Amino acid sequence: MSNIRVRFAPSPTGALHIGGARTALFNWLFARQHGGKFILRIEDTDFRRSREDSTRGIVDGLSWLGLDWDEGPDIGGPLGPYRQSERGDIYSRYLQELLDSGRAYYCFCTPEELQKEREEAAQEKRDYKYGSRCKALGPEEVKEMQQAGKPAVIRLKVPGEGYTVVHDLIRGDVSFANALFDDFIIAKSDGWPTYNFAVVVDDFGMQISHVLRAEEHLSNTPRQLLIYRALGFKEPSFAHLSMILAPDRSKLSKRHGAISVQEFQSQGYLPEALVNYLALLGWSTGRDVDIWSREEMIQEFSLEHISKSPAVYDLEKLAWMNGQYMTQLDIESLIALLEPQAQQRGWLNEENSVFFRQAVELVRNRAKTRDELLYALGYFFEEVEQYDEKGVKKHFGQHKASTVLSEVLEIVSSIGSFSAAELEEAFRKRAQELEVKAADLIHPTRLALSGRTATPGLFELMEVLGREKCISRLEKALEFIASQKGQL
RNA sequence: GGCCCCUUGGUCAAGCGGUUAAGACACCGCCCUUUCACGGCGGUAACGGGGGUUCGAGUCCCCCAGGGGUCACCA
Repeated sequence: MSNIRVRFAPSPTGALHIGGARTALFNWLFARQHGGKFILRIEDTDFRRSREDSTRGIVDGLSWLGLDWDEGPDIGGPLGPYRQSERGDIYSRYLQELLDSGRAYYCFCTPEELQKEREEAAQEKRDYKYGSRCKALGPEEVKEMQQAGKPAVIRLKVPGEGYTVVHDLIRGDVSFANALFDDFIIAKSDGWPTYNFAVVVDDFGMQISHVLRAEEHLSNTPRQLLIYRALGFKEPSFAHLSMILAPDRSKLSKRHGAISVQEFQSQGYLPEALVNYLALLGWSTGRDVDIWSREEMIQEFSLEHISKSPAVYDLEKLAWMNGQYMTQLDIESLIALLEPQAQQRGWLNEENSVFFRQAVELVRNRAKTRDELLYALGYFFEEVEQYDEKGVKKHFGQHKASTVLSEVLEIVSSIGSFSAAELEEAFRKRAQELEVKAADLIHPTRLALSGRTATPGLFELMEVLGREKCISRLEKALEFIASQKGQL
């Protein structure tokens, strides 16, 4: 295929959510695979709801995901402007053309009148269709009403019979009876076009070859096709992607928790992981692979392998995937990922970067997300304020606990080299002398040093923590046990 | 409600007339191990229902059911 041009055309009325992100991703993959252009267009003709910070959020989100565009509002391009609010003249021209050729007409019916008709129809359980009353208005009448300052919308004349069929690349031919449509509005009374009209004019004007968008637009497509034909525009190819659903199978919304790209970003997910996960939501090759590099995705992307059924997203799998990417990360990048929070918590400063790094190395492979990693790092930087409840019962509860910890304290204070290997040797030797298992020393010590029952290998942990912290924490644990006497 | 789309394990999904119906996440065992992870091995679990077509149907057709989308001077 040549001259592939695709677009992502969000309306800036909210954050970039994962459904939109996936649509953008598929468009991007398609463009990159074919050496085509990926265009960003902002559909901001709803002036009441459009917000500038939403545009910024979307742009930032796409950038963070690494989905770069070739033409767009920020970088321009040969077929701009790329913001609908700046394309008023273009729409007006085509609107006028339709009016002149008699394919569209002014309608002076008020929203209130129409609303009333709709309600009546609903009462009588009839389907409502606009009755085309204003189609019969002669030029004189139109002029009169306009001069009287009556607001008007513009409607397209829709053929009452026949079918409009959408040739969808994913779903095949989908046909709609024209009788279903009324003469729908293509320009609002403020002069701005409605979505369906603006999209057609823009997709044509920007020479879009393939419209890849969410399934919710499928039922809009025949209306758009009608506009293409009225305007004599060449039609692009269409492909409608199935929706991403929340775990309860309903449409994604805020109540489902994290659904915006920004939220994933602020929770410390890796963009590569999100992209990989999103790519596999609705697309798959027959290949038995879950981790895909961008290059591989671009290479193998194919519309034929896009699934028709909606996909329920699964945070667990995203987390797993994030873990896969986190393990692959080099230590510098990992530290960079942690840095903002770590500094904010006072865990990382100019003096302790070596210590910080050692701690990260130690815990890194037991966390799937940044937040888990932060949690795993806690006791390296914060004093132990409380001990895991179950751990206390199990390891501090036994009557030997204080004896054991005293023994450990003795080792820790007297050992020559404070290294993992030496510590382990000393522990095992002492265990043997005491005729207990090494584990009987290890578990209480772990709890004393970290407050937790799950940590990296104890001896490595001790080495990184250092003698001083080990001693003070052991002493603190001994005090704790003493204070709990009788209750344990 | 009308119209449109969809329907393989809990989730993502392979399958495109003949398979013991892949694989991944999750879950459950076992191994490794000082704990937790990682890793390794194994396991539980699916073709929505009913009719056809065919020697043979998850795969093709029809009906039903369920889910989703859409019916604005929103996009």
